Amino acid sequence: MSSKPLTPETIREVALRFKVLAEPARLLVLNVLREGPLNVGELIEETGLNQANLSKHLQLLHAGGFVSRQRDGLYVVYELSEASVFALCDIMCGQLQRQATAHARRLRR
Amino acid sequence: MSSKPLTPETIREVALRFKVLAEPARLLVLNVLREGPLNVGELIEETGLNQANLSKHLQLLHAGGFVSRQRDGLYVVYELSEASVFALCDIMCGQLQRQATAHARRLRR
DNA sequence: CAATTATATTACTATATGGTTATATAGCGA
DNA sequence: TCGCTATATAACCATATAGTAATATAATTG
Repeated sequence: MSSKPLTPETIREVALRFKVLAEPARLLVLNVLREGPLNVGELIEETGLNQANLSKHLQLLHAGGFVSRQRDGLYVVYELSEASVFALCDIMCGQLQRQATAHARRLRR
Repeated sequence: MSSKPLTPETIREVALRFKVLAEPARLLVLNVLREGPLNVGELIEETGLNQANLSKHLQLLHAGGFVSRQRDGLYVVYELSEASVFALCDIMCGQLQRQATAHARRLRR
């Protein structure tokens, strides 16, 4: 379905969105948030990223609309706002798998 | 479905694949190839990219398994090998649209 | 208000990468 | 073999960005 015309402007925006996902640290954050909302301190524990670095990644994820944020007293709680990210990752993993098996098949010959 | 464990290694590989798509020039190439296979000269015309630059992008797309390549005499013909890229783009565009409408709604209030 | 805690931001460094020009390689025909 | 054309690669520069340490801001409590 869909397949909009893909103007240069749209292409640029889509590329920007892919860029947000093109970083292991950010994928890790999204993956951790899959279990449920977490505040920054909890995210530091779960991801092992340091505070400043994590904060920067969170700003990017938030700017891209991938997570939403809500202050709760001293804490800021982040939550997935785009479950569709995991559809994307699943497709990517599917590609990886197909290529891996294709590669294996190639070797087997 | 699926939702494999997402090891750090998998996360890194998925990020790498997203990185290939995180570039307007490469999305443009893929979009042009959607119409059918083209050789490099034709891709230069269609995309407006210069020869060396396009060639580098093509190497990345090929390394990522997004396109396949076949020599035909003097020419090298590139072809989409992963139609699933457009499922990805469609999801991204869907996100863009949802965010745009959400933004519009927010303004309207 | 002062002290404390949680988060965001700034400033900086190091690295990666896109674009360009020049050069190299590959395949074709004479 | 020698040109000629198509494509790939190398070398370079400029820019973007991830990581880090230090600092700033925000909210809470006393």
